[in-house]
Amino acid sequence: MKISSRFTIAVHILMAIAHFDDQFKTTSDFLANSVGVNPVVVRNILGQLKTAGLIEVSAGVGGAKLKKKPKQITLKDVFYAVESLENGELFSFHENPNPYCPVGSNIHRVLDKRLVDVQNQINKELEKTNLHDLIKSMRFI
Amino acid sequence: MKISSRFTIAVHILMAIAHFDDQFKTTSDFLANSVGVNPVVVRNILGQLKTAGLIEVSAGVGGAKLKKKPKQITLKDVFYAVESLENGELFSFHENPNPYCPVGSNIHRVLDKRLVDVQNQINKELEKTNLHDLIKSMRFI
DNA sequence: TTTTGTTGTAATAATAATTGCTACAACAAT
DNA sequence: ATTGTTGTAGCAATTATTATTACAACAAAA
Repeated sequence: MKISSRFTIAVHILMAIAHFDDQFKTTSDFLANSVGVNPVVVRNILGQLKTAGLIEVSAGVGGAKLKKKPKQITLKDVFYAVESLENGELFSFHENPNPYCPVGSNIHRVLDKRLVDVQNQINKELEKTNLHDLIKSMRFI
Repeated sequence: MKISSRFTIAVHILMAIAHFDDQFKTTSDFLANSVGVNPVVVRNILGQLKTAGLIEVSAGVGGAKLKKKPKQITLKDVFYAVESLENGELFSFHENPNPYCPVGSNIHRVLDKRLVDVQNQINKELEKTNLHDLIKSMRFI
């Protein structure tokens, strides 16, 4: 199944905060208007980004600010902030392989390692890009 | 969201066909018993693997056989056979970024490339492992 | 030709995740 | 006190997952 758009929305939100923070108060309404989704969706994602320590949100007064420099925030940080994976594992595994079958008794040991390798590779690739890179490659016409 | 267990089930099925094919008729019931899921789930996945050209299934008579050598079937082949991704894209993208916002008008161009890079890296890693490798690392006690 | 075992597929159901939305209490500044 | 905002609960529509029953279509063997 596809990876939810919460990820790209979260990246968009962080870019918008980084870009507009000094000019505007980046409220959930303001961000929702930029992203094109409901303000409540933005507030929920802001909550996840806050939990992950990437931003701070001013309750009552409004607005969000980065808690780290754009260079210190990678796509990996964003991905795991919003993608709620139990145990952090990206792949689901069928739970009842037959232990009395030679394949069933081996499948977990044999396959788990490969899945971990794949996920490590994903992490490595996601870490290559940070918020600073993304903002730098924006074009203004 | 997590990647569905159809993937690991499909790998299990292919390993079981490769391992048992010369001894037993690998019917959906037989395979379902090894995997630990309902035979209909197996039949549906067999259908996807057949569509992808990885196996052939004998309607009526029963049983499945590999259409390629285990060395020619990689985890990437299996992944894309069973994971139904529209356009083959793993990441969802929010659909209505505001074109009148500097971030909204840039987000797609800036982020798409990175997501493609990540998916290419996943593909590369999945291609490293083939069915032959997996069967070779099975242990019989 | 009938029987048998199997595939392919439709249909249903339970569960869970996604996304959009309304509503409102809690909060902080003016 | 008023105002604007966050945080969160709750609801709804949609979609995917997984398990299951049921049965027509099929092919081989009796």
